[in-house]
Amino acid sequence: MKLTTRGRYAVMAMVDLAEHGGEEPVCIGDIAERQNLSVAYLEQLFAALRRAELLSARRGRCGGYALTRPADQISVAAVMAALDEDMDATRCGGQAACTGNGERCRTHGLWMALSEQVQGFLADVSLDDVVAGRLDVRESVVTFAA
Amino acid sequence: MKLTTRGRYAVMAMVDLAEHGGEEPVCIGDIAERQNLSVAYLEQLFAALRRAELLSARRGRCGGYALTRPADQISVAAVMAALDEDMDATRCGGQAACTGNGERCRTHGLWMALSEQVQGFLADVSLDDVVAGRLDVRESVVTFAA
DNA sequence: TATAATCCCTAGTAGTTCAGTCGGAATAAA
DNA sequence: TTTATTCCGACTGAACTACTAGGGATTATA
Repeated sequence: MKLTTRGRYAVMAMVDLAEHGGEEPVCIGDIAERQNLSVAYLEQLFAALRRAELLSARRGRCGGYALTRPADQISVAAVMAALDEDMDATRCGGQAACTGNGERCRTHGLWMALSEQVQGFLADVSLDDVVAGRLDVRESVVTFAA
Repeated sequence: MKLTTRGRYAVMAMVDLAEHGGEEPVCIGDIAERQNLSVAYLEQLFAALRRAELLSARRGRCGGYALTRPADQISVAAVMAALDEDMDATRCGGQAACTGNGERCRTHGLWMALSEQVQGFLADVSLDDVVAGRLDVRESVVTFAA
């Protein structure tokens, strides 16, 4: 179970933008330099973020990117989703029969629950939270059905 | 962010063993057939589980595998860990400076928190829980530092 | 003792994905 | 017109995944 650089870099860049961006758009080169990332690679990620309407771009000289919403209204989950970096833990994608004989496998519920856990966590964290470092304390409660 | 079949299959097989195993060891062929998996592939996964001392094996005819502990004392997290399927979300592995200039990147805390979230969740679920299907209700609470 | 059923180990491999690079076109400010 | 930028598609080496193949080693049973 692992995170790819796509998701990681995208969040890094979006957080950078939340921190350094303002009225004027910020060009990709600045972000790449600050975050120590490849410009060309970041471009690809930004294309996806723009398609998801998390970023707006201005072309030409003095162009750049800006967040389409305030940083406290963009969740990390939204960024990840824009890159197809969602957590699909199940083999069947959530619906179909895993075993091939029409039944759900025993572990189906487990993976679904895990996906939701991750999704829920990331949905609760905004870019602004990351900028402000509001993630030191965290508690998770798992309850079981009776 | 995705789960590989290694982890998924291993948990499936361990759950199968928790369900169908008893005093006598269960041979890999039976498990593979029930779970619709390749015998040779499962063998590899079981080797790792045995190294992690989650499984004991009896060789020779009438041999097979058995859990080393009761199913309610083996967590899903332990199974995943045995396959090196742990969630490492950070680039640096948790310690070093991410940015290359001696500082921690802004997102460091986020990924660490995510890892812990996943780890904590899986550590709280035992094989027995999965067998019994005790995963229908689940709640996650995220709290932020002040 | 022979045999069959099992675990055990190593090596290989086709296909996919990752993490980029490269080259150039479109756009807009100076 | 020059220059700084976004935009776009194609390509690529390296790694990884999900297996398969082939052969031991071990042990109950006939």
